[in-house]
This record gives sequence, structure tokens and C-alpha cells, in this order.
Amino acid sequence: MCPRTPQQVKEIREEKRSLIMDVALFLFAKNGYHATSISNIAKHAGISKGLMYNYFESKEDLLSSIIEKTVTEISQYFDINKDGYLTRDEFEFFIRQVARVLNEKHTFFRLFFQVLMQAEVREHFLNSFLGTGSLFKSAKELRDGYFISNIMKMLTDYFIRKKEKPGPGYDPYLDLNLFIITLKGFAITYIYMEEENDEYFNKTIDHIIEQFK
Amino acid sequence: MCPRTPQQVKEIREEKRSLIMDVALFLFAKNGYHATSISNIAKHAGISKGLMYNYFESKEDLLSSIIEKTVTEISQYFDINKDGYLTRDEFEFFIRQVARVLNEKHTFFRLFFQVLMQAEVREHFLNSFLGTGSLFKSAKELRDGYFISNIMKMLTDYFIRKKEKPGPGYDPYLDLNLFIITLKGFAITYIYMEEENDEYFNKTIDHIIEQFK
Amino acid sequence: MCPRTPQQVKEIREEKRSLIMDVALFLFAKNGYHATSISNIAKHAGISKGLMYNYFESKEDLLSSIIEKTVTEISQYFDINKDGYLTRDEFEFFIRQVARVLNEKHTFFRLFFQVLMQAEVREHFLNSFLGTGSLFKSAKELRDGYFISNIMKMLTDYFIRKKEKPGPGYDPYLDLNLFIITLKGFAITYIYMEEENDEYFNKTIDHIIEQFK
Amino acid sequence: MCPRTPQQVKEIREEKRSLIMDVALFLFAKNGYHATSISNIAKHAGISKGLMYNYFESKEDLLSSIIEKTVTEISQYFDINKDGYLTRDEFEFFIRQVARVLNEKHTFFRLFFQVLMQAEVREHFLNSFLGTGSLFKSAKELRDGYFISNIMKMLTDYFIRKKEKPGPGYDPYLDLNLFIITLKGFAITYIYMEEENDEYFNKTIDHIIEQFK
DNA sequence: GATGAATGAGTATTCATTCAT
DNA sequence: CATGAATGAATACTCATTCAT
Repeated sequence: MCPRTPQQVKEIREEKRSLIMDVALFLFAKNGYHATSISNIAKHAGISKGLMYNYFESKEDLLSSIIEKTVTEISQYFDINKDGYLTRDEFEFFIRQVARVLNEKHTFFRLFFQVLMQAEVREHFLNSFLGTGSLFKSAKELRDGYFISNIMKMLTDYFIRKKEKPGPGYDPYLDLNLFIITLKGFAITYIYMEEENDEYFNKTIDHIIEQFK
Repeated sequence: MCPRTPQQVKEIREEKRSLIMDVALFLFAKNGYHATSISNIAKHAGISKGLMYNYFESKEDLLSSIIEKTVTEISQYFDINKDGYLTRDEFEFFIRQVARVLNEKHTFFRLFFQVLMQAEVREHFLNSFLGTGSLFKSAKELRDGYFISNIMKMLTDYFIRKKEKPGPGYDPYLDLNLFIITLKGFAITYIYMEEENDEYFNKTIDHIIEQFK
Repeated sequence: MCPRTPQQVKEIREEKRSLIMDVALFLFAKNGYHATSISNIAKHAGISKGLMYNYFESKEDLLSSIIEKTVTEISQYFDINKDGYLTRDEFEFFIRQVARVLNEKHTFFRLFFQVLMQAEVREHFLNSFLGTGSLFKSAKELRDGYFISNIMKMLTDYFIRKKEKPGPGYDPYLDLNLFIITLKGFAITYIYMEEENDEYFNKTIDHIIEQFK
Repeated sequence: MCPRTPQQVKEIREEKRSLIMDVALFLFAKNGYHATSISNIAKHAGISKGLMYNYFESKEDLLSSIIEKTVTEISQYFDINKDGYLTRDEFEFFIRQVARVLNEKHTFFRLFFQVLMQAEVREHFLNSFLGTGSLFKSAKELRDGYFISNIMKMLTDYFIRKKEKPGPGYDPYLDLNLFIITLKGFAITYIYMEEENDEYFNKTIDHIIEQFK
């Protein structure tokens, strides 16, 4: 008799949107973005193809919505906005958070690395870090972009401060570079690990902390 | 005019095969496997679509042929089959060869990483390392698969031998693990570098050698 | 607060029906029937898609309702049902009314000509003039169909009566034919004129009157 | 054994292209551009949908190819490029050619009028007459566009020259205007005539000639 | 009366692959 | 060996229409 209240409608939308994004993330990560069809996503989500387009403008919009949402979520793991200064303990915490987030969101990262490897997309995304991208359009997303460059800035500062310690030939940027490389290698290794808790996962983290702290 | 000898015919075939593979690798790496059409490859190679199928059974066969061929080429950078024993100098040489091969074949590696990120493909490929894969079928390919596990074996031996040096808690497998991770991070970083010679490329290599030698 | 009387309900319905038809006519005429979606109509009318179907059985019903309604309106510009006899002054008045109605309803006529150019629709419509159409179903519509044939009859009579004037070879049907053709050309020209009052609009009317009176 | 010669290939292409365009013109004219699906065209032409795209880039390209081709054909009915001066006999010839072309290409004109009635398309097309359109891109098309404005210029000159004859209030532009309107009405009437040779077709032509010569 | 989530058949388009020549 | 016309299944996307609320 009566139409649903706006509240009910919003809840339904929110829930279904989430469902579609979850299913899509799963399939994108497993089979790749291009190899995953809208049909397949709809079938797995138990909805019609048409409904997909009630929630997302296009397949690409679905992808960038997933990325936007998850990047926003992830940015909350790293609450940086206090002072921008990284103590040694905070540096350790940062690395442990990286490990935690890789573990918890490994499905997302499988997709994310994949996407970053598309030359074209790389540019879009990297531009979005500088505020000029068109793949990720909203203000929030751009802020998320800045979030990464903020982290980079913090880490750079950290490694520069460490400079005083070692001998003459020490280059903080080289050390930072090595650190980033190590984190990337760690990431790409563990997001594809099948068993949830690899025996070396934590040991490796400890070792990285020890090496760069 | 004069009929070609079977030898000549074979050479021409081999050359055209190579041409197609080069063009395909370039396009696959640049635009992605799915986004590259057979039509486009044929056009760039200056041949007809039909002829493509004279040289390769399918698009997938073209892909795996590229991978097979390049993996075989790459395996020659690491001439391991002498004794399977790695001296410290040979270990350094190994790392420098990794860097060299990443530099020279970075187009291939862009494609290779892309491909490895597809779950299904990963399995095929990893199985092929153990001799049960179906994506890479020929005996040679399987040997190439073994080539990687041979390298892993050699490295493992190397890190076990290093064990004697450090203190009590030292785990050679952890060290090996870290080494592999670092190489992966190095690889994924530099194959996407636009400028051919990054300022830190060589410094980073030196640092890695120093760290793990 | 106070329940609406059936009368009020009917008025509201009629008003909303009218609103929808106005919006739809505007969009149909501007973008074409096929290029205008029900969604778009509903959005512009400020109602839900579902409600549309409360007022009209289908998109096609909406179209034919618009045509029916407007044809009925237009038929009132030509109040023919007095005696069916056209004096010379009435003939002039008739032409001026045609011009007036084209001006006032040019949006409708843009749609109407568009629709008439579809073979299938033409048949339906022309049949409806003879009482056998299925696109326009109600008794009233059929009457409207007859309205046009009544006009044609009146005009035919007028041109036959003019016969006496000219010389021997004069054919009133040829003259009628030319008159109709001229009106059609006039119509199709001016309903697409952007500026409301073209400099030649009235002069052309005067000329046509002079030519055929 | 041997591939077709380029000549054979060209013939096949030419013929099939023509076939598709003929079928498409027929269906577009009958049911309208939007209501005609590529599927339907392919079915009527006895080919697969895919093949259509071997010959035309898109449905729109098919449409504009039909229009371009036919406009080029039609422009040959009016060999204007001699001196741009219209004698009275040539003026009569011009009108008879209009009638002839309407008769021979009435299917095309059903489509053409339809297309011209889409507001958006009108602009494109009218711009193309001035050399700035994007719907019709090639140099040849633009020339065809100019062809129409050339005709308009010739007619304008013709009506201006006639000026001397009548009395004081005579306006050649008004007369031209009426002439164009009459031709339009004639066109729109006869391209929808079912019987090939309407009894009044030629008589009307004669009358128009007499009226405006 | 009124809503908008949901459907499913339909649309234009792409592309790996086949095959007559 | 070589061509490219031809196919057909698949793809992303649209939209009139239905229906539970």
C-alpha cells in the first residue's frame, strides 16, 4: 500500500551496492578485470545484469568505486594527521599496520596491483595523487590520493632524520628506496599466499623492522 | 624463381614467427593481453590475420610461446648447469645478472607480472614448475620450469652455507625469504621505471649485494 | 486532513495526466520518440516511473494520448460543424487558422510529422481516418479522424465551386491538390523555424490566400 | 591455394557494401532509423551482424554512408557547374529533374526527411552546408553540401532577374520562398505516394512550372 | 495514489577463429 | 604460403515494464 520510506530505500541500496562490490572485487581479483564479465558478476551476486546499472554507471565505475571505497577504508589504518612526525615506535607501528592491512585486504590488493600494472591506469592513478586525475573524481578520492603522498613525506622525513647516525657515505634516499622496495616485495609475496598465516610472515616483518628502524 | 630449400623455408618461418612474437609482446605489455586484438597484432606485423593462425594455434598459444621463448632466453643468463654450487662471487654475479635481465627484458616482465596475477594462470604456471602444468606443454618448457626450481635450490644451498657466520638464532630460510622479497620488490619497481637509467638503480643493486652476500 | 472528494481526485488526476503529456511532448519533439526514455519523462515531470503507468498503459499509449488530445484541441480551431459550406471569407479564415495553429502548436507538429513518417504508423493513422485503425481506439479519436476528412470534403466543395471562373481546361481537383501541397510545404517549413516570427511568415500566408481564394 | 586477387576482393567488398546499404536504406525508410536494428539489417541482407562492422564502423556510419552516396548520385542530376546561370528552359528542366529524382529515389527521401527532422541532426547537416559539419566529413561530402547552396544561389539569381517583369510591390525573395515551400510540399506528398504514377503527379509539375517560370 | 528496486529482452559492437580462394 | 571475408558467441549497456511495499 505505502511506498517504502526513504530510510528503507537507502538501506536496501547501501546493502546491495556493497554486495555487488564484494562479489565484483572477488571476481576481479581472481580472474582479472577484463576477464570478468558483468554477466558473471550479476550471476554470482544473484541479481540481474540490469540492476548492476542501477547502482553503478558502468563497469569502470564499479571498479573505481571499489578502489575508492577500499582506499578510504585503508587510509584509516594509518592515522597520520596528528603531527606528521614519525617516532621510532610509530615507524614500527606503521610497518605492522602495513602487514595487517595486506593480510586483511589481500583480495583487494591482488586487484590493485593488477590495475596499477596497466600503463594507462597507472598514469590516471598517479595523476590522482597529484590532484589532476580523472579516474577518481570526487574530492574525497583526491584527499585519499594525497594521503599516500603524505605518507611518503612522513617516511622521507623519518629517513632523513636517521641520517645523523651512520657514517659519511650514508644516503637517506637510498635507504628509503630500499625500504619501499622491500615493502613492495613483501606485499606482492604475501597477498598471493594461500595459507592465511605463513610461518615466515611475522618473522619477516620483524626482520624488516629491525633492518630499517 | 628458384624454389627455396627446406632450410630456407624453415628460416623464413622462424623469422616470421619471431616477428609476430616481438610485435605481440610489445602490444601485450603496452595495452594488456585482453585489450590487444589479433587484428591489431597482424596489422602491426604486416601480415594477415589468417597467417597468424598458421604460426600459432590460438591467441593463448601465442602468449605462452612468447613466455616460453623468453624464459628460455633468460635462462641462458644464468648458466647454472656446471656444478650447482654458488661461490660468493658467483652470487654477486647472479644478482647483477638479475638486474641486467630486468633492464633488457623489462617489456617482457611487464607482461609476465601481469599474467602471473591471474589466479588461474598462476596455478598453471606454478604447476609447470613442478612438471604438471598444461599451459606450457612441451618438454622444453618443463625443463625451463625446472630451471627456476634449480635456481631456488642453488640459492637455498647458498644461504644454508652462510649459516655458520651469524649468531645462534640465525635462520637461513628467513634470510633467503627476505632476499627473494627484496629481489621481487626491486623487479616490480624498475620494470616500470620510465627513464632507462634511474640514478638509484645501480646503487640499490650494490646495496642488495652487500646486504645478502 | 479532509479526504478529497471524488471530484477533487479526478481533477488532480487530470492535471497530472496533463503535466506528463506536456513534458513528454516537449521531450519527444526535441529528442525524438525513441531517444526519449520513460525515466527521463518521469524525472522531468517530477514523478516516479511507476506512476507513469498509473496514467498511461505504455509508452505508445502516452504517445497516442498526446496526439489524440492535441488533435482534438486543434479541431476546435476549425469549427466546421455548422453547415459544411465554406464562403470565401471563411476560406481565408481557414488558412489564417492553419497558420495560427502551426505557430501555437509547432512543438506538437514537430512530433506529429516525425511520427507520420513511420510507414507502419502512417497506416494506422490513415486507417483511423477511415474508422479501422487500432492505434487510436476510442470513439472520440475516430470522430477526430473524420474531422480531417470533413475538412477535406469542405475544401473539395470549395474548389469545385470555384470551377466556374477559369477557362475550359480548369480542374478543381488539381487546384485542390496544389493547395494542399502548398500548405504542407508551408507547415514543414515554419514549424522548424527558430525565430518565432519570421519576416516572411505573414507575407507568405497573404500570398497563399491570394493565390487560392 | 591462391588468395583472391586484390581486384576480386575489391569487387566483393563493393558489392556487399552496396547490398548492405540498399537493405538498410529500405528498412530505415520503412521503420525509421532507431526502430531498425543492426540484427534486422543483417538478417534481411543474409549476412552476420559481425560482417556489417567489417564494412561500416557503426550504425551511424552506415546511415551517413547511405546519405553521402545518394546525395552524390543525386547531385549528378543537376549539372550546375557550367555557368551558374539559369535560363527559363533550364529552370523548367530543373523542376522536372526534381520531380524525376523524387520519383526515382523516393525511398531515400523518406529516410532523408526523417533524419532532417531530428533537431540535432538538422544542425549537423545544415552546418555541413557551410563546411563545418562533423556528420559528413570527407571533402567530397562538403562539396556536396556546397552543391545545395550553389543551387540555392542559382535559384535566387533566377528569381531576382524575374523581378523586372511585375509591378512595384514585387519581392523576388518572397516568390523564391513560395517556390521552395511548394517544392517541399510536392516532395513530401509524392515520396509517400504508394502508386508509382499518380494521376496528378505530372499535372502538378506542369502547374508549378507555369506558376514560377 | 505513489515509489523505485528489480527484471529481462533487446541493442550496438567486438573479436578470436575458420575457410574458400 | 597467404589472404581477408565471414561467422557467431560474447560483451557492456539500455530501457519499457512489473510489483512489493
